[in-house]
Amino acid sequence: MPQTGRGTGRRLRGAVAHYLGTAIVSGAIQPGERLTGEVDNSAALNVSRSAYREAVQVLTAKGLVESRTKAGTRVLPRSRWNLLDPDVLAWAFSGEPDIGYVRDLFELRAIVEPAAARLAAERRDKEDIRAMRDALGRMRRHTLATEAGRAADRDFHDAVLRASRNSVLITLSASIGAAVNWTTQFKQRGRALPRDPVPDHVRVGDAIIAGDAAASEAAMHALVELALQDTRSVMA
Amino acid sequence: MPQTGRGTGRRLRGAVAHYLGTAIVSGAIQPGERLTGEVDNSAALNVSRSAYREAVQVLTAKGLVESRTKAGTRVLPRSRWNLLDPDVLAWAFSGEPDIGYVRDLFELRAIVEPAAARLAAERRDKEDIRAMRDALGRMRRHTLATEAGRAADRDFHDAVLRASRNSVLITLSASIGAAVNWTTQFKQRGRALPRDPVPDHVRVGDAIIAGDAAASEAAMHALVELALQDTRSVMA
DNA sequence: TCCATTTTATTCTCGGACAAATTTTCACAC
DNA sequence: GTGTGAAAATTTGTCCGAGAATAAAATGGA
Repeated sequence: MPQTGRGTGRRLRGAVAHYLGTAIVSGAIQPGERLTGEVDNSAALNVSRSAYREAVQVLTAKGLVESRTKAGTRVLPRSRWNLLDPDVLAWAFSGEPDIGYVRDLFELRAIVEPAAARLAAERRDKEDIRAMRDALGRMRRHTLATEAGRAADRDFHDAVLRASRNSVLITLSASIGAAVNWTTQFKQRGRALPRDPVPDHVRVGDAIIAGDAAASEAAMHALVELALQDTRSVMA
Repeated sequence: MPQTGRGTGRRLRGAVAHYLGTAIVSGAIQPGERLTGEVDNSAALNVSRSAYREAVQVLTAKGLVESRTKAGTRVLPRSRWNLLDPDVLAWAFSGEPDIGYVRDLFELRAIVEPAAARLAAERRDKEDIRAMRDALGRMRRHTLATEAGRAADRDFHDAVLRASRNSVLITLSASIGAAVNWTTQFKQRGRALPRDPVPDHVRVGDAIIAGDAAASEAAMHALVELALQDTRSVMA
């Protein structure tokens, strides 16, 4: 197999899953198409059949393919894909990302994060407040131009979601967080950010800390909306 | 292995994954605990090591466990679990479901579905309207006491989400739909429904068909809120 | 043309062997 | 004692080869 991102620690089967996963989500293998048989394909990738099969199991678990004896393994329609799975997200964004996908993710973010901010304002405790203050402080110091700043950005959003006290929302955070992380990197790749986003974050944090549910929701909504506009202008 | 739901068509490795998955999400194996070694465990379940390993790959793909050489495979903390994965959801609800999990799912539903209804009102086309009318008609005829009626219920919610034209929301629908399906079944198991939910659905459908975004959102919010109250009263 | 039967292609499961990695243990020097 | 480094042991990772199960496709007969 082409040494497709066979990073250290990443096991062989992980590399195969990455290879096949990107091929599928990028559209190189279209829904409905059949993958080459196990024997031939594993030989072509220079891996054992066992490792190849384990990789396919991963894809199956994420809803990308379905295997049936004699019929082979086929790529499932997009509607069956687990679009919120962190790995699927990573595979989709490892190449040129689909603009519709990005739009849909931002739309979900615009729905979920303001609601999460509202819940956070109602349920946050001292520890949550401390985490948010810390993350905001680091964002101010490093700005989003640095990796440390982007990490602080992610930490802030994570802290908000954790304060919402909803395990399912926290799970979503892993997915959305990955997307947000990618889009901010993407924005950096283009030109400089048209506006400093830190004050917007501070407004959200202040509202949650104050326990003002309505203000928290509104501030977070504004933040997501601005981020969407930035991304849209860069991608257009 | 104990013939744990080894249904026809369900492959051996699927049965093992189901067995291990339910053991984990039910709490029989706690986060941080180590699974028995591959050789011993596969022998205990009377399956080959290959089949057992493929099952573990599935769990890994869903974020339930992590394997490292010599360290064994450990159950990850709940925060790493893919709580929105349809299989994880099914495993969680195959036994006695966690009440907190149900609450969190309803909370997410209360956030996402009204927003989806709003989008649907803005974007629905003739085909969407037809599908919603059809589902509502079937709900009226069969009521939620029958399987056909519950299928119509699911179809209605699916139609709304499809009309929202957001692929990520549609993916969520698969997960939330499964949960909704389970909770309605659960409600039936208890006592009779305290109120006929069909008129609430009709109100949502009418608003979306009319293209009234605000009314659609409000009607759907009311519907989810009532469903939550019903479930809460039954579980308490 | 339609239905039953046979063939055949493909995944599924098995068993065993060795490789790789990393934790644990142990010996030894300090 | 304490730390250090080497050795051992344990567990997952990968490979190989064979046969079984399954379902699609071809075949032949009514």
